[in-house]
Amino acid sequence: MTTHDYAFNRLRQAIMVGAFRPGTSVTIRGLAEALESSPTPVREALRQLTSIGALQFLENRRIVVPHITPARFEELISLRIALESHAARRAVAHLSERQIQQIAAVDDSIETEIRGGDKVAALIANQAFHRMIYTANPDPVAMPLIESVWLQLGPILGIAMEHVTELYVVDRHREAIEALRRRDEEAVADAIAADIREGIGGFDQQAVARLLRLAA
Amino acid sequence: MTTHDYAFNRLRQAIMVGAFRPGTSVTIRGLAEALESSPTPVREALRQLTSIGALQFLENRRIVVPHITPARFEELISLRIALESHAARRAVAHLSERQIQQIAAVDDSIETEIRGGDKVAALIANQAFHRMIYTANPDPVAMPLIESVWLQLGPILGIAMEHVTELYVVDRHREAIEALRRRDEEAVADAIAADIREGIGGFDQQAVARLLRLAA
DNA sequence: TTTCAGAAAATGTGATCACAAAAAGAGATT
DNA sequence: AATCTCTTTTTGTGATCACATTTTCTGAAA
Repeated sequence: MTTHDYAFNRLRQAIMVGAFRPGTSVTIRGLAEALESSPTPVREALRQLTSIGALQFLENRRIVVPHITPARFEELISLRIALESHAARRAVAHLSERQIQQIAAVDDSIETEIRGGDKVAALIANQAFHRMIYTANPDPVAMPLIESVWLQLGPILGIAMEHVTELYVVDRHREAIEALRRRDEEAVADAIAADIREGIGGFDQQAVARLLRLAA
Repeated sequence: MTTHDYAFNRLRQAIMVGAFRPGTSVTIRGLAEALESSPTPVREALRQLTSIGALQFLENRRIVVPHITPARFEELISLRIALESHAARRAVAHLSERQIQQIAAVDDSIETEIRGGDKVAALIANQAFHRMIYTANPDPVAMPLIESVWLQLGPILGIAMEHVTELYVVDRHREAIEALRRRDEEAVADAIAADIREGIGGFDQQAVARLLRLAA
């Protein structure tokens, strides 16, 4: 693995799980030092991250984690619903019984992580649940786009996690798995849409605005 | 504008209008020479283009324009439909009468370009038509994703254009504009979906397979 | 205390170079 | 003619440096 790949994956993962707050600025040399490398591969990684909306190069050449407004948040959630219900529908026909079994196992692991109280681990497991469904499609062209949206939601997700004391399960995963077993494409799509809407999407504009104020 | 930006935009535009064929390999030094710059900014541009699916870094570190299979083509078209009908629906409420007028003007310019026989210009005008609708949304978070799909379709689009002798209009733009004027979100979404499906999406799998054979 | 000008430091940019890996070519062998 | 091996060339990678811009710091003036 190249230095560039390492830097890209490290940063990407950090942003995805909310380790950076909106508005945070990063420097090439700072990250290069932190990752014990040099500006060249780090700058490439940062440039790639801007391409997928995870970071932003401002006019004055500062590099920042994008700000999120309530309106933008709502756009991102509705985009998640459009993209992921589409990807789920497209994956149904390709899923084997064995794969559905594995997906159910990952769903169980989410509850385990929640009981363990590890928010980041629960989040990663939840993403794995969704990813396993969508990537059953042999041509998962939607997956990179979905991950781009996840990355853009990452920073506010980090803020939300800071202010959640009690973790509890609010998902439609069981419903989705049942629909997968029945090969019911519309039911799968509906379950995924509801899962997103009632999960992080369940934060209404006021709640998001409150979170963003707390972060500022 | 930085050297990197110039390289990125040049390459991006070239791929978007089908100037590169699937499987074409590019070299950093080659492009650096062609663009009269050096490897560093070119490599950054190429890395960004891989992030959005326009290029691919292979295992052996070769950089190529991705191959397209009939199945992948079909996935990309259905993704276009899902993304763009969503974006169009979300834009309707934000469009002013004046903007709709401008969109209609761009639609006229498409026909002008087609009569002039300039395929690339017609293609660019067509993209402008779609872009103007989607970016009416003040938070056009879907637009970068849509352009990513356009980029991935670019290479096969270039092949298709090589084998089209006669240009003719097959679009639902008029229908979409009328629906915009009526503020009918569903009708707009349907018109856009039909426009994509009957346009480039109208190539069936056999036609695509034929095109790809011709390109090989 | 606030404001402003100049100096110093920090930062992004891009060209260059050394290195390693991969590809291409040349020549011998079967 | 085909295959293999060794050499040469090409190519991606990453560290470094010089430069220009931006930001931050410092101190004087209002």
